[in-house]
Amino acid sequence: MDKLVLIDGNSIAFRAFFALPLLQNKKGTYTNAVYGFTMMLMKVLDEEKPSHVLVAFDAGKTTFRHRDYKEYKGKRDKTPGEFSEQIPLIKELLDAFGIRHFELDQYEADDIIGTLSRQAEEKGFSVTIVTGDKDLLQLVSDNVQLLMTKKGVTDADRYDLQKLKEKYGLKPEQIIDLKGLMGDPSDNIPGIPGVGEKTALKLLKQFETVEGVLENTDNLPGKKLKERVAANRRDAILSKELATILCDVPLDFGLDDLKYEGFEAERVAPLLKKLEFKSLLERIGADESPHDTTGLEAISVEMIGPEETSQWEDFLRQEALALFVERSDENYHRAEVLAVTLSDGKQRLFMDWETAKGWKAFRDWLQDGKREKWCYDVKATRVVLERHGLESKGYTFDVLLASYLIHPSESGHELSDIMERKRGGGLPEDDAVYGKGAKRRQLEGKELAEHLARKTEAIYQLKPELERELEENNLDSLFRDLELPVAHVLARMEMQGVKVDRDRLREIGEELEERLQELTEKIHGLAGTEFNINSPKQLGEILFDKLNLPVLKKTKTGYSTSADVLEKLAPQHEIVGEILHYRQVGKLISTYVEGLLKEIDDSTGKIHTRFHQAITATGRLSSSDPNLQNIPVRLEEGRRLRQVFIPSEEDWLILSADYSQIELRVLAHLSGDENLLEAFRKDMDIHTKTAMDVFGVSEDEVTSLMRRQAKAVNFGIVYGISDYGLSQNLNIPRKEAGEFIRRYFDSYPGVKTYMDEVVRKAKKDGYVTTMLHRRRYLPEIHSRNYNRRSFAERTAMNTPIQGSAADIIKKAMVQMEERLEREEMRARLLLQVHDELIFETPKEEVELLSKRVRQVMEGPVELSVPLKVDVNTGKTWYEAK
DNA sequence: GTTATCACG
DNA sequence: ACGTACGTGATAACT
Repeated sequence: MDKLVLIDGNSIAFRAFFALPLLQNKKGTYTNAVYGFTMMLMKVLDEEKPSHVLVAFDAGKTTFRHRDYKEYKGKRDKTPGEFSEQIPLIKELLDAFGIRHFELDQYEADDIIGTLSRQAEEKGFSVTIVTGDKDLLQLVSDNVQLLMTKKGVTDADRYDLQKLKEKYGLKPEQIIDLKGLMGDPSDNIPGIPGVGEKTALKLLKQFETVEGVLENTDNLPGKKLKERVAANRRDAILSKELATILCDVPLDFGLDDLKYEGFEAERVAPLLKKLEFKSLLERIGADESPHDTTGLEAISVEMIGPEETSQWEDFLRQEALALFVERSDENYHRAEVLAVTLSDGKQRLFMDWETAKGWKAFRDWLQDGKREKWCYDVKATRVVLERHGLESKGYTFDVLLASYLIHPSESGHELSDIMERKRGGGLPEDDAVYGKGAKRRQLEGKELAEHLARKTEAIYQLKPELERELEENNLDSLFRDLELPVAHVLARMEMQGVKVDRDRLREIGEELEERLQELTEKIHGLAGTEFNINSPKQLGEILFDKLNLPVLKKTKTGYSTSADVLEKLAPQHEIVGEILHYRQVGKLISTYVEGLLKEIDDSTGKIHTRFHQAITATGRLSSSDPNLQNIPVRLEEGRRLRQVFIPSEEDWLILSADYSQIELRVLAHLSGDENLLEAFRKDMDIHTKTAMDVFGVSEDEVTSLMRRQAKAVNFGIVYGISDYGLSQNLNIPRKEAGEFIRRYFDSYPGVKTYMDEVVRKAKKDGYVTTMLHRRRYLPEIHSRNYNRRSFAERTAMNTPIQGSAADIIKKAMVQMEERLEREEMRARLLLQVHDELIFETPKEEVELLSKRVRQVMEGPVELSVPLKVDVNTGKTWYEAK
């Protein structure tokens, strides 16, 4: 017979939370509720042997019961954060167990359980409900039993019709009447004052129902009781209604969806390991991690040379292979290829580079788009192969990108990190194998082959697991249709590189050196002594000890000499302004002149940055070696550095296309705020418009100060506003900043509603999402620490905005490359700087390119406001402004 | 290796 | 009362 187990998730978790001491794992995550819940879950699975299982959770704050009775659950203490933050973990664990969990807006877990237990009964199931809540006893019947937790966590009483009769002398439906009479202080349900369990049971024995009691008010024993019942008739009825569990909730799934066929230890184990539940790991027979290292530790690998390749051509005819290309340098633009390894999950093939490159069948395989390649870091793999003469395509999976989408906030996405997370280990870190720093050595022969075989095997084994997680988290389209294509676009951009005018760069460097020299002398003169201006410590001593300037801010280690402090001190002493200027010039020389010169490729005169696609928590790219996303622009002195970025061919131009206010437009779309929508539909100057609204003036009354302040408010909104942050930015009192914010939200009420909603959803789900489903988890949204919690709340507000903008420009990049190719244009995409794309193009194509870029960038998603793109061209990046 | 500072969106 | 604006990377100084 089919057996359905329905678990009251919140109730069991809550019971566990209070029954167990507040456990924490090494990372500081609270785990006691998860632990207790899992114990209970495993016991129930073990003993009930269900064919179907569902865990129901309470949804958000309000339910339909609040409509009828505002005070419902009104007197409850706030749920402790230590508890709430464990709920997402429990859900994650249920996913690993392959058990469905569900919650429904406006309803409680009870109602979901009630509905399903009735449905199951009709279909001839036997049903067991697991809860700590007496209310659910009303659902007991011939085929429905209830396990009610007792003192401990896993201790439970089993209630069937007979037990209910024995214990209370009641029929199930009378549980509702019981509560109608006695009420429930924990839910703030009134009942009849002075009537407790004893009296209520006595009355029900005699009169059956609340209605029965009310009809017979005159016959009740005791004068006090009569009076009380008479005075609280309405409360009794209301209380009964509130206690009634709904059994006809609309559900968009059926019993068939709740099938449970047992769990797989290897899916559950990594999570238990992360939670540090050693006894539970043992219990599922996986205390030695599951697929575990044994598969990778004692690995076999075929090392082949040019003579053996012919025997392995069949190996290459398989549908999919894991491919790993080891290189000599993290920076693949200047790395040599050391070796290539392949795996089909059964055998590993190792070749040195000469063998791989000389093997025709392998080269054909690389170029065959129909032969699937699973890899780690498709961009690095493709670029390093291509730089050494081998084209490759057919990459259908990238373990790095998948891991990033699933865990966007994790800092480590090395293969060993991913194995650690997914399998609890199994692959040693590169640093441990090769050594690091001075100790680094190159492995050879079998040692190298086995290490690379392990990596390749790890890719092969991780692929299906990560693929499943992508699907489960609704990330598969983002992965396949966006991130994977973006990786190829970036590969081409990086290989193309940007031409640099080395002479002009040196020239600018010399000018700056001269200026720095003058500034140094002037500062030393004003200080009356020579010192290292670059040392915050020495500088602090001069400013605050010698010159006795006031100390406005301190760092952990001493005086703060940051720019915002110095700006405030500038009026007090001539030296301060000079120091600020010195810092500026010094930065330009060391980071930009010297830094960029070091990165120019000697033979081509180009710079090949690397774009990182798996770093930021929001979905943006980052750039390094060198970072070309932070070339100076705000101050003219630095901006001139953009003169050194030039087209790589004679008579070509640089074209820059940037989104106008993309983040605020995204906000307008996401929030649906009428005022903001209208502003963009009319294409108004958004900061002026904000100034008009916040300061209550007409357009021609907006002063430049007002516009500047309004601009800061807009930034603040995007970042997740706080009065403190805005006050720092504008250098005004916090109260004043708070007043700006209040007036902003008065003018844009839709934005306020949206921000509140995002934070509420983040608290409920544990994560926020962008327009293309990118996720970011925010565990600290439940922190009791004000700072951590506030940070998480601001992040919840900022990430959908910043992240959706990142989604949009990535989509535009992919479409733009397709367009350039399809129309056989010669123009090339070179750089992306978050809201701007930079191309080089033949002069003759400028008109066409401008048109296409606009078309494509304005079109990747349909927003409720237009996307606007500004295009500029020039002989250098500087001129394309 | 960490801290302070500052360049960008 | 609390006390940070969101997201990055590079450099120099110092531990």
